[in-house]
Amino acid sequence: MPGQKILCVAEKPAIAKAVAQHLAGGALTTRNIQGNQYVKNYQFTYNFPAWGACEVTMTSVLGHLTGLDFDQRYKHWKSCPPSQLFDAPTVTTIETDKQAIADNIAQQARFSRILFLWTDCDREGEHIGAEVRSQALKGNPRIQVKRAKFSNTERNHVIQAARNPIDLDERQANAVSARIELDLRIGAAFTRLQTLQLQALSSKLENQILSYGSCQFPTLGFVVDRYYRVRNFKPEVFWLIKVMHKRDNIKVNFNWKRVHLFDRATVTILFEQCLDAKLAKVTKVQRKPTSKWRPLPLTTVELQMQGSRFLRMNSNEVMAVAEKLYQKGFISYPRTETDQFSGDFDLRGLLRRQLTHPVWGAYAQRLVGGEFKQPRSGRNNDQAHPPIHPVTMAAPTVLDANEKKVYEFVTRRFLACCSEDAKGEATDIEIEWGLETFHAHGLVVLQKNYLDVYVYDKWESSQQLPSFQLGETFELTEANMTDGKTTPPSYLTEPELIGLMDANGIGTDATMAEHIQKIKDRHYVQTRTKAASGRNQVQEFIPTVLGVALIEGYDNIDLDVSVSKPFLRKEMELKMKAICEGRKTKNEVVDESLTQYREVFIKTQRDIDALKQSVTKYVVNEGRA
DNA sequence: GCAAGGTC
Repeated sequence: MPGQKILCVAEKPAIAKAVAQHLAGGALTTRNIQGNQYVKNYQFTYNFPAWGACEVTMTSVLGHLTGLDFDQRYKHWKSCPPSQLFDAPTVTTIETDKQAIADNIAQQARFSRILFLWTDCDREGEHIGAEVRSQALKGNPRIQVKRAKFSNTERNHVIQAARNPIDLDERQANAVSARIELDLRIGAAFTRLQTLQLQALSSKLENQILSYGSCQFPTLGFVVDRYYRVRNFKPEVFWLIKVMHKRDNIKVNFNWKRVHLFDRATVTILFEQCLDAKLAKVTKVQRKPTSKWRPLPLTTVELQMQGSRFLRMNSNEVMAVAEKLYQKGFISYPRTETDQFSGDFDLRGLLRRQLTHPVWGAYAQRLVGGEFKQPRSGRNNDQAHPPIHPVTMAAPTVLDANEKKVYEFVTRRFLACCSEDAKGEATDIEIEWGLETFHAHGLVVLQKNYLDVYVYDKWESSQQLPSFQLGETFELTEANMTDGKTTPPSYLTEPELIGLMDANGIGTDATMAEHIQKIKDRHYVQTRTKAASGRNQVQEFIPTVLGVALIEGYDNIDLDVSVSKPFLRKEMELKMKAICEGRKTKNEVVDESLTQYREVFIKTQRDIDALKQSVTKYVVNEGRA
């Protein structure tokens, strides 16, 4: 008979269920808990090598259990000068809607000897693990705590993790609590300062919260930055040499190796030298196989970028729909940074589930029938989730219009990952005319392979090039010197914005779309549909007069680092890393960062007139940006 | 009434 009791806690119900099913091997009891419809307790017995036969309760939380806020005395906006929020006492409380879950943990812990944590193996997961631990300790101060190391919920992997418990990583948990404290203090202090000072300027701002956040401001900064580049753009005239040769009734345009130059006299001289030479000579003829690589396994950032580019939805909508598809069990967990499938992942099994799909079933059949290729591996692995993939086949009739689009994208992407690269033949011809070099490039697509299913990528054969012999000379059919103008950049599109956020570490895969939504809700930016390019309908971002005013106002304050640029956030990221690697403590990081931001805050307060002037200029007088 | 991060 099993002797000891063990309490297992996952970060979310889906993980608890999957792990319980694998460990229980069929014999498990499911119980609802009081007060929460999502969290369940699974009970079964399991023989852990470390602890012997145990009576197991497997349950979960729903992400973070607690939240940090200011002490009651500082909660009202006018209770203190905003600067005091850098030092004001804070309290960690169970979030109101999580009380039932917390009670369940404490209660289950009472009779358990061991708490075995199954939170995600990432920084936030480590912190959530620590939150669960302190809750369990309330129920049983003597409970022993371990955690499982796992990166997916495949059966063998889960069993391995159950056999090899490790310790919670305190450093990672501390790094997260540093982030939580800094975001709260800095965000609240600047938000109250801005809102209280600027609202008074105009009745138009009466009900506007003018928030500041370490992610939302850099996000706004990217939009404003591009806006300035569009607005300040001055077209420049350039000159170039264009040559064409007609052979076998095919007009071949050769491109100048220098592309174009901004000095007319120089181009004139070079062109005259060419004309003197009369004949052009073929200096390179190369035909070689080429390929277009199949895409990498799908991450969240990529889903948001490609979704906002191809699906006529914005990233926030794409994520909301992906979440729904996940909850219905059609696709895997939609928040992942991993772009590699582990070696033991049952890809063929997943492909077989698509065989009966009316649209791409036949393509899946091709893969299962022998064309299957192991997906490429990207560089990222969050050690918590596999790439996004379809889990079961969803017939088009059971999905609404947006669900259909997102499910189709996820599935086509998955099929493409398991396909062969597209194959083609590239031809490069280089000629010399006088002292100048020109080249022509041709492509023949030979096998479309993954392109047959991944309709979002375009790779098409160019015009067939006639044959040229190395060393032959010939007279060009046409040669001109011509001019052109540089074209302005366009406003930032949603996929570009997400790309910038990702590259600069602004937000996480799960929150990027929220930050974008936030700066829209705050009326800092507006979006409009970019003039249609093909069948796509991508959104472009234009800052409002308020958004420009805020960024300009801060730029006019003499700060060492700009609050609208990603540096400060990047620095925070590096400091968190330092905590994880044991080079700094949580307190050191919090103190350092608060000192730094306090200084920015004091200067902002001192030069608040610069901010007020800017906002007045743009918003109150309705001056056009 | 503030942040950003989990997840439903």
